[in-house]
Amino acid sequence: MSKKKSIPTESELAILQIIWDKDQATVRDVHELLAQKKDTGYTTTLKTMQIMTEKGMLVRNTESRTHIYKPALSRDNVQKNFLDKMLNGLFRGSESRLVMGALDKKELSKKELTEIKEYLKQFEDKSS
Amino acid sequence: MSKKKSIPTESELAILQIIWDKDQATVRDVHELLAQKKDTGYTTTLKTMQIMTEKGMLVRNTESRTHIYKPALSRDNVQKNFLDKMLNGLFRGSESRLVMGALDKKELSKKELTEIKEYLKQFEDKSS
DNA sequence: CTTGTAATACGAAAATATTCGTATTATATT
DNA sequence: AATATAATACGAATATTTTCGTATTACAAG
Repeated sequence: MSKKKSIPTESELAILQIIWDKDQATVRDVHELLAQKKDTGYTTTLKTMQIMTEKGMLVRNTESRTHIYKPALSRDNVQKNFLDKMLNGLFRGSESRLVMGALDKKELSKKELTEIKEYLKQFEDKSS
Repeated sequence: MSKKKSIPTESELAILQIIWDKDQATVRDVHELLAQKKDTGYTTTLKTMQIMTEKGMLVRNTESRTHIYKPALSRDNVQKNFLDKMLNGLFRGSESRLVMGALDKKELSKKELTEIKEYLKQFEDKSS
């Protein structure tokens, strides 16, 4: 069993975001969206996506000339990996500290506040 | 006014952690702790700390032969920068999503649970 | 003072990530 | 069929991070 750690780099993440949003995408799809935010060349995007495929972050269908890429990792999965890294690194297993830091970032909407409180309930029984 | 973004790399972060814990440290201090977790050479640690000093992440007192390094950034500051990056990247401004992800990571102790709930109270008044 | 030890400085190699130019190929258009 | 267009493949140039060897220097012990 190989333990895939799958930690996308900065630009890999940018690409993943786009493909996650669209479910699947061609290089051109990705590039056009990417180019709106960042000045970059088409072949750069292509190459990065090829490398991501080698790394197993993306899968592609090469049947037609224009390849179609899909994510091989769920957004959820990558989010969890990042949190894991943060909690084993910067925040040293202090979930509450990270949570508080995140909450500090901006004023929460009533909706978000309610969501979080609802979510907390499920832990109340579990903790001894 | 220069906007210091201060995003430490992986190994820079490892070093910062150690110095934060000790408040200040020599290269040898850092290296000995670092070497427990990671197989690395003394001059590697030294060089990294020198670069960090150039980047303004550390400050050092060079009066005595053995230089003494201190953090130029608070742990809090760096934590906030990281959260910022995560919220503008992977989690796309969804604080609650990040919070829930963090909570999922493990079973919270009663203590942490209480801390978080206490912390949430301060937002209840604010949200309209 | 001489020698050994431990520190910093310096530079460059190695590893990784990013960018892009050029070649090749498939497809559509005329 | 010939040409233009648009896609992938490939390899190399850049940039950044990480690592470490070697030189130099300060200091302590003898």
